[in-house]
Amino acid sequence: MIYPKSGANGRIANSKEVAALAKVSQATVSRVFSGQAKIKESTRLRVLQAAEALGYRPNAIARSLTMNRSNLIAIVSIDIVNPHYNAMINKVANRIQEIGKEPLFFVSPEEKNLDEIFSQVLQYRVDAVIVLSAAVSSHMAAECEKVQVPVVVFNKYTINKNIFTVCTDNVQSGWLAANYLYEKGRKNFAFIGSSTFLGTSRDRLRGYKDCLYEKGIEDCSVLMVPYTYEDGRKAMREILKEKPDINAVFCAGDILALGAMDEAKYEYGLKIPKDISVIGFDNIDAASWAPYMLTTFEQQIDIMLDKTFDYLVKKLNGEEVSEGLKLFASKIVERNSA
Amino acid sequence: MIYPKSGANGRIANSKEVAALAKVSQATVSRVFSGQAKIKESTRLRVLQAAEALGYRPNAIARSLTMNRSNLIAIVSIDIVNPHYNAMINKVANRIQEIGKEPLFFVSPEEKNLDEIFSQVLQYRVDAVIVLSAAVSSHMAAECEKVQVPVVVFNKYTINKNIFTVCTDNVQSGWLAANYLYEKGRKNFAFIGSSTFLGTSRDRLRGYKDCLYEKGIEDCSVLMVPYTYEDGRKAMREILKEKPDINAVFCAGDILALGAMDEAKYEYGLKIPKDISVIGFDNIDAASWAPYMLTTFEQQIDIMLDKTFDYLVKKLNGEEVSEGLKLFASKIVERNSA
DNA sequence: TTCAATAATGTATACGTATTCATTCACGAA
DNA sequence: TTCGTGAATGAATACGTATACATTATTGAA
Repeated sequence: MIYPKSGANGRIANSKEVAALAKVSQATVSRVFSGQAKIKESTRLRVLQAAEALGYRPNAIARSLTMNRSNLIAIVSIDIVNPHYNAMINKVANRIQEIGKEPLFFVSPEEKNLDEIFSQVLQYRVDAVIVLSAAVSSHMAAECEKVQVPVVVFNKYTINKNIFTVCTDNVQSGWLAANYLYEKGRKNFAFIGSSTFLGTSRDRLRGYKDCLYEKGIEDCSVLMVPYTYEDGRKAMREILKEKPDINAVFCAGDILALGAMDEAKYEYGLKIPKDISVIGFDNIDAASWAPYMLTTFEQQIDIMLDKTFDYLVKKLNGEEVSEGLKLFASKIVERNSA
Repeated sequence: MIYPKSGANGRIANSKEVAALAKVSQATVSRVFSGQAKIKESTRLRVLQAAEALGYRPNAIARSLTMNRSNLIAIVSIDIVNPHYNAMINKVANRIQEIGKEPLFFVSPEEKNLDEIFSQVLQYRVDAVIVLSAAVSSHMAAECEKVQVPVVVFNKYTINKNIFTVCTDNVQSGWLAANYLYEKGRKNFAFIGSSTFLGTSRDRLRGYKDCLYEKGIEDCSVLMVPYTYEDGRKAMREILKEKPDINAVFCAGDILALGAMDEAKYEYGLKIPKDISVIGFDNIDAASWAPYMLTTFEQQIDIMLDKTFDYLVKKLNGEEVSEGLKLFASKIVERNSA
């Protein structure tokens, strides 16, 4: 006898149809596929054979409904073109799969309507939410708390004590950058930040200025520009136009730093690091390319991810875990631009 | 009377609870939120108010089950660190959201076990699958066909006539690259391809060689290396070691091209484009940076995405649409490296 | 006012699975 | 043989929604 390869009219066969073919109950089919219960080997084989014949695949949606657990983890991010940032998303997605979940991706054009996005996220009854480089409103935090959905914020300070937040210590990084430049004998400082990652940039600036203040330096040119190579160049142009004697620039992102370097080199004929030092942030691939050899900071992304997923796994298992802000030091990567 | 803010023990309230509070039937609540049926304004408000009070959000999982439509679209990709590629994923995710669906992300470490991934994908009863830069086995194509899940392959030739495939015309691009270099008076050709995107590279190589053959040039150094800057450098090093008179190199990716350029400049002291021409592919941001000004090819990604989503939307609406391979010309972006 | 027609809402069921509880089966000891 | 015991399976139900169908409320025309 020939059986149809799947359920009626192009539908995927369901466990009931498999059960019928294997002459068992639907419950038995379910047990075979969830792999928990004891099943006699002979029936197990019969069921698998029937399933194979019908092209059966368990319906994850239906399973989610009964189990009250979707196995989905939301990645919420703002729409940004930034190689370093994209690489991070990829890593997070990978980790999610490694713990047996599926990443459901939510992109928000801007940080403003993150609440709207969150509302969507919660409709999918995701098991957890990972927010990248964006702030979570306290309202949403409370909402998630209420419905027991763990939230993790990655790379953005959050005031909320109840949210697990993993972040590079930006203030410290800024301090270290200034200190490094100061030790190299620089005296005339500037800072180029990114309006795209404003909060992060501000923190780095704070540390930068703190350090300069400690050294007795009050003066520091500051520019916040969109996160692009061209804007890095423009920023450097403006800085050098205003104060041609600037000889130490910390950029809150490598792309800005590379633009800044090129402007100094190609338009102002400055030698790096002889005439001017530039330090970046993120250690993107291009930072190590021959024309740049940019000294920069590297975030300990992998360690941060370890902590994040340790937390998530424990939380999802109902274990007691501590929330709050976890800061990680960044590491300077010395090359030849400073 | 004070009502609890949500369902029992941290569960999100369901439509039944909202119905009870609003003194209507569950069906009415459903109708209010699906927004299709006519509802008296006064009851609509009462329901919304009750929902608000309970923190109700429709359960997308349950809805998927009854509607037999998950509103999920799978993005299947292989795990690759490549800025151009990551940007593409982002764009695809955005488009998916724009047509009111959610991107569910599946990453495969290698192309080999794509079938396994597909099995997962189908469990989630996704409405469609978008495969990026990876081949779909004919077995899986048949499987999807059978269960009515549209599959779109992006940026990879597929033999299967029944799959909607959108791809840049790589053979033509290779031909154009060779022709461009030939017109510039170059005579000694080389090609650096990527083993990471082997199929794509091979096609570009084919067009490249076809053109050279037409010009009566038989000789062409060919190297296939992993897709990194360092490997681009190494490849150039080997090529110049073997044949120091090579003066035209087409790289099947910008990252390789930038590495190749730097090796020629910094290690061999060659002037670009005076001594040697380099052409890349993808037109990544870095191609336009001052030290490079790389002449390269740009894929018409946005147009390709337009076509892809035109197809998907129509297909999901049950309209008749033609499958098969759709080729798109790439556009040369002239700068100063050739 | 009365009836028809339509709008608004309620009732009942299906979607595909997991799971509790009940039942049957197999097998060895007495 | 009979009984007990644990293993294997079946029957029934819940999960939260959408919707076909049934019912009630409302409106307008005569």
